[in-house]
Amino acid sequence: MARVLITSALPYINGVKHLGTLAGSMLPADIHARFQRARGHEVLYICATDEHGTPAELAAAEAHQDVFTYCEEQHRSQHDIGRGFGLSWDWFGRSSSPQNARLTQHFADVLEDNGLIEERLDRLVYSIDDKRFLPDRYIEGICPVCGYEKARGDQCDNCNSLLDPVDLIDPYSAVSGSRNLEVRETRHLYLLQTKLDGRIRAWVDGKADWSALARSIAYKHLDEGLIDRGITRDLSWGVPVLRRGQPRPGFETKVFYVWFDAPIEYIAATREWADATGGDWEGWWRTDKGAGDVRYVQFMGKDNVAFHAVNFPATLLGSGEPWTSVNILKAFNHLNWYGEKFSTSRRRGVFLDAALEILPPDCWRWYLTANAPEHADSAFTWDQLVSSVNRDLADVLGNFVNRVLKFCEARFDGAIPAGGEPGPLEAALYAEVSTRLADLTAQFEAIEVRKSAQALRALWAVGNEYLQNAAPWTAIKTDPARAATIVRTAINLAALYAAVSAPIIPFAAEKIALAVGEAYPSPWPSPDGRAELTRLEAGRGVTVPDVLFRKIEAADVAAWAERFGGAP
RNA sequence: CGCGGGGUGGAGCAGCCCGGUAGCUCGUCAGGCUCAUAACCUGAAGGUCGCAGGUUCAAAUCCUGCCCCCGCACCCA
Repeated sequence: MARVLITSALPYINGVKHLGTLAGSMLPADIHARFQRARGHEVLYICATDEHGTPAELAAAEAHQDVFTYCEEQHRSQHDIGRGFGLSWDWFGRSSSPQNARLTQHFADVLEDNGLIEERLDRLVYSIDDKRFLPDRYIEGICPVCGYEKARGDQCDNCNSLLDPVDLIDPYSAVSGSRNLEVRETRHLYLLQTKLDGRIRAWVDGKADWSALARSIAYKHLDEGLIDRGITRDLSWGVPVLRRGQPRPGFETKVFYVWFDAPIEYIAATREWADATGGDWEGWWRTDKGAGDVRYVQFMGKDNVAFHAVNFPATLLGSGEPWTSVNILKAFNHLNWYGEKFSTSRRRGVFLDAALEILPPDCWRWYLTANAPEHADSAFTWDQLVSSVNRDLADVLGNFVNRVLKFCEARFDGAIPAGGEPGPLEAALYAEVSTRLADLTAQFEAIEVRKSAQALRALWAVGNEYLQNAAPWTAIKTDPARAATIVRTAINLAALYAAVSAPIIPFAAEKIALAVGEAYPSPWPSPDGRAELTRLEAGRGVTVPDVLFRKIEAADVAAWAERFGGAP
């Protein structure tokens, strides 16, 4: 038994996430966790909300809440939605936890002890009316290059020039519109990543099994040269800046910047889990305390790769302490909405709360797995969703289970029939299932998301082919023993489907398992098709579950396209 | 010449690293079956693999140049 630590990128606290967040990190992480558990491995699957930073403060203000209450409510909401999709986190933590504050302060301390942190003087824009320093993107004004009127302090959306906020003409606060701005001097801590360049590169060199996407993004940043980064901000909402447990002079009104504390929350969330359950967090994270055999897999969108491949490793390596670092970094491309980006502000696309309102979670899980934005950006379309649900789930899998169990109920009183001996058709089926099972297992093992779905579907199709060739409805009239063999075999197949489908469509898998009297979650099947298809004892009662997957109808799509946009 | 990803039958993808009859799902057409959620099974049509050169007995696959689409560029998370 191996030990597998799994994390998926932390969703920001600011509002309900869209399908892309699920498709590109949370769902594949959950599928991998479920698969590895079924394989009998010890799995710890961790996620959390990323709660600090200016956007959280502003969103709270907009909601007329204090930021603490706002985050608490949003965290609860994201937790419930995640559970609604069946995400099987062992812990869903919060980056605002005391555990994270402690660890973040610890890392800052040891990094400074190692000569990797220094104070520098910055000149930043302060909004007198907003009573806050403004991040570059919250300052707008006329672009000094092209004259565009709504250029942001970091970049002009019109001419794409990279800007410095102090160069904007007639700048104003994007928060309040106030033009009452001034440049103030303020001290901040910088993490000297330039000193860690060689160590990080050597570390990335050792990650030959990362995806091309992840490696190329990591090397891009290394090749361009790392820069020292500010790790503190003039905000109140965040981890207080301490030095050896005491307030740091001059930093009483500052906090650590979110990009510094957010990845540390992976560790801190494990500690939250340990504090709540009595688990051993160091056994997962400290190689000197039992974590030497842990295989750590991270899931994220491509926009997050730099932080996981370069910045977070800089924190861990720079500490000089024996922390677990990532073994497999699985990065995803973006899921678009009919070729455009999902947009929270424009409400373009389906968001996760609404998704659960209109379709069961398994339908989304299957669609997003079969069409995962794995090796390229991919676009959501209603068409593909309908095809995935109606053809794959309803017609191929759902209908197979239904026709087998109904036949058993009608002809064999709902009990797995005894009698008959397997013949050539069964022998061929055993071989076919063995092959397909080996392929499926390999794809799951390799975290090939689309190919896992493809292999699973191929295994489902085998059931219908077998039934068509074996034709129990004919055999029942002339040779009941033969019909008994076929039905027995087919029910074994259904049980097998419950086991192998569970990582992707856990809710349906549970219904199937229950219907054929199997435990759920079932252990992953052996590679031996014959053994797997002769496993269930005759006489066991089976039931016919309700329709596993209701089909999506044209009227549904029309209504959804009306509500969410996109071509029906 | 910023970096990266992609361009394969009507749609979505695999194959490319390790050259050798172009594969899968959907859609279309024809046939079969009738146990089942008008589901299932079988077969067929449909592609000069973005463009132009090159290497080779042989290129979707290797090399060179060009065109098009999409992300990212330390802002935000």
